[in-house]
Amino acid sequence: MASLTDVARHAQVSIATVSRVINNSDKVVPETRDLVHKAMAELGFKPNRVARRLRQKGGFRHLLGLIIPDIQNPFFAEMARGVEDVAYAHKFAVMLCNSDEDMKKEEFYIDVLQSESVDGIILPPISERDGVVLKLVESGVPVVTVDRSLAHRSMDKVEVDNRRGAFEAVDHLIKLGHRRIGLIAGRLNVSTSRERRLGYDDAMAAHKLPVASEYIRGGDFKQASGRAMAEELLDLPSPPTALFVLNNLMTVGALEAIHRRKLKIPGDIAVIGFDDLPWAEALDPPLTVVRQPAYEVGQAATELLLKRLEDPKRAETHLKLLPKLVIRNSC
Amino acid sequence: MASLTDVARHAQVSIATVSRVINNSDKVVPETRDLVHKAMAELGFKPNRVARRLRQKGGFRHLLGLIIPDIQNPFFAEMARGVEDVAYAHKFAVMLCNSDEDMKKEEFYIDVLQSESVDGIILPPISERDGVVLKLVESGVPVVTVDRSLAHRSMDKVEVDNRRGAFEAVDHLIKLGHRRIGLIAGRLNVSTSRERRLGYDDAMAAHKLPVASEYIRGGDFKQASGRAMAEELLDLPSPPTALFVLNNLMTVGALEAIHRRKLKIPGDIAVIGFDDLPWAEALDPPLTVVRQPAYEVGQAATELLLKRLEDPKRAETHLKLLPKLVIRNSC
DNA sequence: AAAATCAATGTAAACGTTTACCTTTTATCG
DNA sequence: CGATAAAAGGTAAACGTTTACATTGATTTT
Repeated sequence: MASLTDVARHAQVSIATVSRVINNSDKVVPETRDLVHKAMAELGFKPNRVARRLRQKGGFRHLLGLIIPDIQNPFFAEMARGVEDVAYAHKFAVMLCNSDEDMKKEEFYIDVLQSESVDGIILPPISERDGVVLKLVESGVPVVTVDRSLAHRSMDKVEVDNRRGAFEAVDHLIKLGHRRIGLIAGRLNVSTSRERRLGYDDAMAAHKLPVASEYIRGGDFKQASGRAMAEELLDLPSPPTALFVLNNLMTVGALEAIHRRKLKIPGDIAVIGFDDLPWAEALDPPLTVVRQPAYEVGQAATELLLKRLEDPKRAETHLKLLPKLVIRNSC
Repeated sequence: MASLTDVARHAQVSIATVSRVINNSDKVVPETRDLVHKAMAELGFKPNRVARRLRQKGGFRHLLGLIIPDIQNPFFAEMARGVEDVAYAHKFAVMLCNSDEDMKKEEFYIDVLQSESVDGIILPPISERDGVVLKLVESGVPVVTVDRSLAHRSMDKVEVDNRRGAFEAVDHLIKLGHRRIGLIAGRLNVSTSRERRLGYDDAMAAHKLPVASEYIRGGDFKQASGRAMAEELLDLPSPPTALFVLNNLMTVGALEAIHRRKLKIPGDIAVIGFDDLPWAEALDPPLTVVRQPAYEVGQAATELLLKRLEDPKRAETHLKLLPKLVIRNSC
């Protein structure tokens, strides 16, 4: 692969001039510029990003890091697309890593990204007091948290109004006449889970209904746990008439449990899921969900990160995007 | 961030020694090794991957490139996990890029990956005679194609036996008594589409049934086209009694069209989709599909690539994995 | 017309590693 | 005991860029 030096030799100029042409600095006369361009074309020259990143101190490295729990989760996949599209539009590349909610993996990837000297990192912390992420932030690398946030730390972040989203879902169920509403929650050390739980409580309180703890189960965000929790709830002597499931994968699990028992939705049991699914419309019946603007979260986070790179001193921005109750036919 | 030089100074040895410790070369006596380790720990030293990649000619750069059409497609998401898991197990990082089936984007990302000097690249070519990929292969970068393949080019590749998969699906439908079987295909310039189409023909021929071209539609793999094609087929004067849809996203589209018309599955119309979906079981009725071993494809491709890196001269390997007809209740 | 300024380009150092080669020390052998 | 080999560590060049600084020649100023 042709290097700067080759191009310089071929065009009979110095490497500095070639470099200036590449970075289209103004200080080069049109004729030389054309000469260099011709030489680059003839040799098929592509600037080496590695060497460039190594040398360049100021300026952009044109590389972003994105660490998510699992790319197979449609919510994160959609978010990742938001990130990638904005990055691509600015000619940034993205290194995407899956942490599997595993701190060891998260740490490995944070190390990698740092030593790849990415311009900045976007991630949802594994927990509210995720030490690895905290250390990362302290080290000065620009970080934007998405979806979840870090406790006691002011920084750029993009969240969704989880409490409000959950409130609307449960409020909707109550207005439809449901009183026994099962809640399948996620891990409680992540901020989103707790906020959604609060939204549930809010709605119950608003309608002066008691919160019965036997209707509340804690899962781990995975499909299998959604199914298991749903089964526990349906086995109750006086089972809930509606289920509110706090993420997409667990919703799929709950649906499996319901179909297994040949229960009719919404006749026998109503269901609302948190997170929209690309196939929610294709389900029978189409599923009512709290839709999070995942794509927009990714977009906004990337824009925030890019702005921070341009101006490291700018004030920290907290964005809270609104989820939307998408009413279909499962309630 | 502490550098090799800092560590060397701190441990009172030369940078060469530190480098040797890092790469645990044998030529360093235990005491010095410990000294260096201590210094590294004290300074929190992390080797800089960028500098390392720049310098190192032989040996591994520990970075792989993966270009897929769309991470939101569950098939590719699953494949990506296969790639990532194997890469992670070997301490390789993966740069993931979405091409959106757009040659311009594909080219941009290939440039990026090359100039990041990745060890190798895994990708499904956008078409059988994808010039950009062809040029990449010619340039000597190790490439493994997955899912789709390149015409007239012998190279490491991992495919799925599409023809066989399609055959089994259609054969199943025919044995169930269906005669008018609608086919919703993808772009015909990709190998998988054409092979699946051949499988359809095979099955019809095996049962001595004529292939009626009005039952065959070509889409573009996207959800919207699946829906549109399904609508066209259902509008036919003598509509098909079964639909075979050649990828997951189009299947979701077709399902939407069917529900829109309030048709019953499988009573009014039977459906088989190519590609399994994480939620296929949660559909009502659960969807019968041809399951592609996507995760295994990703795994195998990565292993192949890693082997190629270890031995650039080894014979090219063509892997053809078997899909599986997963019979649920939609036929 | 000499001096000062400016625009265009060149020179060389730096970024953080790896590695070929050289030096020093220590062990081995006849 | 001197010669030799092996082991451990050091020196410096290289990887492909960017960039501070130096150089050159032309133009303007006095």
